[in-house]
Amino acid sequence: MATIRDIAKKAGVSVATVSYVINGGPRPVASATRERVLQAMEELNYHPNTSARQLARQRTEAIGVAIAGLGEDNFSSAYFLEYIRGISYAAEMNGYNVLLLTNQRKTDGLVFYRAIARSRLVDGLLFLGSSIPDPAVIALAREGFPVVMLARHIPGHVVYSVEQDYYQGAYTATRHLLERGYRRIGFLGQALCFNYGIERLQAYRQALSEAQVPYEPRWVSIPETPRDNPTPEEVASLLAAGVEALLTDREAVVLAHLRALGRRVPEDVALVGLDESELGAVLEVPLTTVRPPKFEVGKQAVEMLLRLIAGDPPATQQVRLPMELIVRQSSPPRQRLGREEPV
Amino acid sequence: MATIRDIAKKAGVSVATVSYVINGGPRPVASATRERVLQAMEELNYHPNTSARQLARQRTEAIGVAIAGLGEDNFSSAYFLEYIRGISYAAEMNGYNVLLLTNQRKTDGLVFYRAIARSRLVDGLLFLGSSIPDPAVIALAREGFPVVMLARHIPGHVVYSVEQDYYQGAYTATRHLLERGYRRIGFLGQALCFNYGIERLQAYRQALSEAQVPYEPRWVSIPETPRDNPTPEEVASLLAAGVEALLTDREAVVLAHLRALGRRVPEDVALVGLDESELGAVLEVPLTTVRPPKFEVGKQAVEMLLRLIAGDPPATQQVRLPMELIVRQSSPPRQRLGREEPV
DNA sequence: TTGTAGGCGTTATCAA
DNA sequence: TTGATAACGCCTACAA
Repeated sequence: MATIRDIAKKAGVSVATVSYVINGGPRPVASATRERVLQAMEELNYHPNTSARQLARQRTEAIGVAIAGLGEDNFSSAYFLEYIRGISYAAEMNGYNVLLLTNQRKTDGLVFYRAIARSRLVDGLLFLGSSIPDPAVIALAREGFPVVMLARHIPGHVVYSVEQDYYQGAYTATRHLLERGYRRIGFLGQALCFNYGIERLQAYRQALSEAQVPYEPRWVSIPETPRDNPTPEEVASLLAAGVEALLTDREAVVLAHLRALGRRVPEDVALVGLDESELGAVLEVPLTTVRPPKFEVGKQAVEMLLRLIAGDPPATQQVRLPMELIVRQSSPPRQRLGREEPV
Repeated sequence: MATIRDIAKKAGVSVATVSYVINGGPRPVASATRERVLQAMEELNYHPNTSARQLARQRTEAIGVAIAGLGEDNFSSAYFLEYIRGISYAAEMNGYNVLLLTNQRKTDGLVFYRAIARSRLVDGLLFLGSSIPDPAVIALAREGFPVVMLARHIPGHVVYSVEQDYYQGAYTATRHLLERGYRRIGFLGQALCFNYGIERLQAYRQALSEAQVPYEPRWVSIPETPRDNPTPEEVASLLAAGVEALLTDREAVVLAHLRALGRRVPEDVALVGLDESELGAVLEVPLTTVRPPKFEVGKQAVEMLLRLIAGDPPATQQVRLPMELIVRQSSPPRQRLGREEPV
C-alpha cells in the first residue's frame, strides 16, 4: 500500500508538502507543486492511513453510539432506528464516523464504556436507551469524556442530553382526550426510575387537575420496575375500573391486548399513544399518538457532542424538543360514540 | 493519559513485558511480573491506545456496514434492523467493532467505499441493501479487499454473500396457497435487476407449473425499475383480473391498499408475504408470511467476512439460508371461505 | 525470562 | 515556499 513517502518521492517533494496538500494546510503549497502531488496520489491510488492519522492527530473523528438494548431480542429495538438515522446523518455531514457499541457480552457498563473512552476508540459517546446504567454515564461525564444522553436524562445530574419533551407530550395527549369529552382516562405508565416515567405521570395529573377531573388511582397502572410492554392483566384491570380511554407509550401492544380482550377501538375505548411507534399509521384503526422527533433528537445530540469534543460546550445542557400530536382515528369526540354524558 | 511506558516504569519492567501482559503473548511472562504490571495498569487506569495499536498491528479489528439506504427517509429501513443486530452480535463476540457507513452525501459509491478500504478504516466491508451500486462491490472484491454482500448477490459475479433463499421462500409460499386450494394467485414482484426479483418470479412459476396451473401474465405485476412499495393501482389491476390470493414482499403495504380498495383479507382475497415485515404479527389479521432469518444472515456474514480477513476464505462463496413459512390467518383453506370450486 | 530499539504512516515543529 | 525530523503509542524482532 502506498504511503505518504511514496507520494513524496514520486512527486519529488517532501512528505510535509504532501501532508499539506492532503489536509489543505496548515501551510500553503504552490499550485504547480500541488498538482504534481495530486497526480502522484491519483496514480498510486493513495489514501491516507486512518490509524496513522488518528495517532498523530490524537483524535479519531469517530463517535460511538452505545445502545446496550440492541442486544435484546425484542421488537422494541426498532424504536431506536430513527434516532440512529439522525445520528448517522449528522455525523457523516460533519465528517465523523459512527461506531455501534452494543455491549453484547453484558460486561459491567462502567468497565465497558470506560475502556472505550480511555482507549480513545472514539472521541465521544452517545448513550441511547434505558439499558445503559446511570453510574457509567455519570462517571464518564465526570471524568471529562464527551458524553451526551439521548431520549432521557438523569434527574439531579448534569449530563448533557437531548430528548423529546415527555411532559409536554403527555400533557398534550391528555388534553386532547379531555377536549374530546373523555373523563375516565386510564394511564399505563413506565417505572418512575426514569425521567420520562415521572414526567408523563405528572403531565397526566396536571392536565386532569386543570380540567377539574379528579385523579383516580384505579385508572393508573405504574410498574414497580422497568418493563417493556404492559401486560394484558394491566389493561384488563383498568378496563374493569371503568376507563373509557387509555394513554400508553406502547400503543400497538395495548391495542393487541384490547383486541384479545374483545374490546374495540375506538367504539369501546379510545386509545392515544404517548410515544409513537411506526405501527400506528398502518393499523386498521390508525392511532392518535404523540410523535417524538427522533431523527432531530439524534441530529442535535451529535451536534452537541461535537461541540463538547471541540471544547466548546453549548450553554444549554439539556435540550428538549417538542412532541407533535398526530390526531387519527382512535380518539374521536366522545359524543359521536353515543355515550351518556360524562360523569 | 498513561502510556505503556508509564506502566513499564511504574512496574519496573520494560515496555515489551507490559505489551506481552496486555496481549497475553506472544511471549510468556512470569506471574509475579505479570501481577506487578496488572497492578500498575489498574492504578493508572491504563487502557492501550486504539489508534497506536491499530497502526502497529496493521489492522483495525473493525468492520464496516455499508447501508446506503439508511439515508432514505422511508419506513422500510426498519427492515434492516434485524440484520444489523445479527452483525453487531457476531462482531462483538469476535472482538470486532462495527462502523455504520451510510454514504449520506451520496458521493459516488466506488469512490466512497474504495476510500474507506484503502485508508484502512476497517478491515472488511459488509454490503447491505440494494442501494449499494454493484460496480463498487465488484471492484472492491476484485481488488482483494474483504467484502461480503448480505441479503442478495450479484448474478454472474463471484462476490461472497449470505442471503435468505428467495427462491425456496417464494416457492414455499406459492405451494402453500396452492395446497390450500387457491388457483388464481396474483404475484406482486420486484424489478428483475435484483437476484431476488428473478428468483421469486421463477419460483412462483415453477410452483404453478408443477401444480398444472397455467401462468397468467395478467396476474403478475413486475415493475420496470426498482421500487419500494407496490402502488394501489398495481393491486387494483390484479384484483380486476380476478385474483383470489396475492403474493407480495410488501405485505403490510398491500394490506393497506386492499383495505383502501374495500377488500377484506382473507374473506375477499388471501394474502401471503414473501419477506416478513415485523408488522405481520400485530395486525388484526395476522398475516401468513415467509420469514427470512435476518439475524442469522447477519451473523454468518460477519463470520464469513472474518475468515476473509484472516486469509482463510470459506469454500462456499454464496451461502443461502432457508426461509420459514409462518402460517397465520390471511391464507385459510379456500373451501372455508365458501367459494365455488376452483376453475 | 526480560530489555532495547526500530518500525507502523501521519502530523507538526523546526529550519532553511 | 519547502525539507528534515521528532513525536504519536504500540508491537515485536533481536539481544541479552
